[in-house]
Amino acid sequence: MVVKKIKNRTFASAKKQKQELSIMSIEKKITEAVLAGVEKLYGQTVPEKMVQLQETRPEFEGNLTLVVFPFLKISRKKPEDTAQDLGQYLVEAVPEVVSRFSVVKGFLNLVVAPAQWVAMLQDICQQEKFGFQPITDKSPLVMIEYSSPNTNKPLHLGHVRNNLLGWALANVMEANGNRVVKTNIVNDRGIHICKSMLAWLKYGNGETPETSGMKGDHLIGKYYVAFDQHYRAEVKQLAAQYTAEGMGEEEATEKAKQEAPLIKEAHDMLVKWEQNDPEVRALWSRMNDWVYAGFDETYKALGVAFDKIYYESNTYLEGKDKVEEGLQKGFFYRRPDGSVWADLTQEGLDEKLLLRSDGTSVYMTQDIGTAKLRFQDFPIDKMIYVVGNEQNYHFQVLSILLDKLGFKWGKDLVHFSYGMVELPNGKMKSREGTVVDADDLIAAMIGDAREMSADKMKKLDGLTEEEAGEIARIVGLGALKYFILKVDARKNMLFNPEESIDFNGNTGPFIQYTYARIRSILRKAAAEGITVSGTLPTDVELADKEISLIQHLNGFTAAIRQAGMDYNPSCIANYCYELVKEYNQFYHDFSVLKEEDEKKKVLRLALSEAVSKVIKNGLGLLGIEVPERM
RNA sequence: GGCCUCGUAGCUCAGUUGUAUAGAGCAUCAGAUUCCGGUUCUGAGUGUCGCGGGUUAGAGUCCCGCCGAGGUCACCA
Repeated sequence: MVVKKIKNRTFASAKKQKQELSIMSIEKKITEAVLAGVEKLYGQTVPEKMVQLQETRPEFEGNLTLVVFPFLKISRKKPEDTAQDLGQYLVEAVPEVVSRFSVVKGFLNLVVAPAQWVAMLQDICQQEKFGFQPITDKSPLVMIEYSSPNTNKPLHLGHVRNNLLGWALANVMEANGNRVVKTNIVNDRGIHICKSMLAWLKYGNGETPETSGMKGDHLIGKYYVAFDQHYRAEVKQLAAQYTAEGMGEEEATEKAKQEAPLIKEAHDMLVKWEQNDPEVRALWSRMNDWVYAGFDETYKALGVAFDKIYYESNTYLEGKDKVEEGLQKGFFYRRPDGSVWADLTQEGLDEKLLLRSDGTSVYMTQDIGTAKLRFQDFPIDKMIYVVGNEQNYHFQVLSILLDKLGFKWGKDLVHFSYGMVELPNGKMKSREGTVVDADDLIAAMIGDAREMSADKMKKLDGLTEEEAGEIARIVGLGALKYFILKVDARKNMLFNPEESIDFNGNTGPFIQYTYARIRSILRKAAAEGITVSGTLPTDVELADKEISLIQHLNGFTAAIRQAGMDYNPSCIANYCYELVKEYNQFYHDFSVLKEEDEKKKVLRLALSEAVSKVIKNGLGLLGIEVPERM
């Protein structure tokens, strides 16, 4: 049941609110009438939940369908007769809403009066942000953490999914009337950074992004790989030595992994880092800055941004205080070796380490510290972590710990858990060189878009090289983003690098194309001096296709709400696709500019404009731009 | 082994809080439009919705069991 919220609509004038009330919602009016009808016909009041209205299937006449099965126990009649009773009642009680009805088995199909649809369209046209809930100072404050990269390698396809989902989810939450703070926690400390640093010192010969011409993040990634190669060679050699001395193979490898000089050096470096050794710290800052410059480029290309960035090098110490506090209060306990643990067996989970025996932090400690800082900085009502589903357990534990430590949003924190991106032969593995690099992927998509539309672009008069490039960027990224966002976030998804992403069918460019085509029509209409401002004519006969288009437009509100409730941006993608398909059918069957009846023409222009607006806003929620021409 | 997630057409995926004959795209074939714009539209065919029970007037959807895939259960992050 869809009920439009009209309270607190700050941007609507009083007059507009009244207008909205009058067309409030066709479904709402029918629901009320049905409730009254049931009471009058069968002498019983029923809960509103029982009134189940759905869109009528295209093969039947009508716009809305009432499911009558729930009323049978009250009416004590056959489904057909009950539907007949109710239909008759509705036509007599609210003729301005329901003009006709028909009965198919237990389904009452209702034909809504055309004037209702025109009023609805008018309403949609008047609201710049139709379907969006307003935001006020009192709106809940939602913080969304996403991206969260390590600073030892460039971003890959998995990060792309994370970033796109995080950005889209933030937009969806905003559209649902929340104040949103987008945040990023950068994992800038730890053994993995030291590995890159060490390898650069040993094999780098002072190479920099400037001297190498590489993006900073890629340069660091190169040395991370170099470390790994040298380290594995050492392990292999050392293990062979141990086995020659009579040790078992497995044991030898394990020992070699611990004893290899490189890993020992890396550990030494980490200790120095923790001790604030000036040299190590200086190198660390320098190399991290290279990485950040690289990340910024990728983020910019993806069109994502953050309001506040946290660094684990700042937060990991904060967590220790919180753990000590929990220890004082008896939530945690210390083992004889000095390590600190949380006993979660009451909650059906295991015991969890919070501080090592040497007093240093682990992952969980850092997340607690980050939470502390965040709560100091913002009065958060809800916290959403966009992190892959491999960390489900971690967040289950984190939620319990934060709750125990007194974070009011800890218990209800949302782990927006998304699935992995798989390749045709399984997961991405850096060791096998199957990692799909984010920058490469973006460049390839834009290149494809440019190639695919090269000959078509020529048809667009007066398009400069720069404009053509901008269109290719929008379309290429649109294809990539839509491809990823249209699938349910929590499912694993498949990406085949061999096959380029489609530009036809259920794709971003298909939707963008429809938008561009509508804009073209509107430009031509404007050139002819036709505008759609003012009141729409109500005495026009609407075709079925036009009605179902208006009905689809109206569904945008519900799609946004659904996406927000389920934390599921793919709702929006699917909605946009359905809307566009509906419009294309309309476009195929009816002409806008060549329509001779002026009233119909104006109405169709208004309809087209409304569709273009909803496409733009809908794709906008997904972070997808639309071109005026393509 | 414990816990979590997923299983829908050849492939990639939809399927709102249960409801009519389970849908799109890609690919294949046939047609329409050639115009407001050439990424458009229409039609054709494939389904044990993993399997088996249960609840219900009604189950792809909810419950239980099994099978299969993935994840996780580190003094890694």
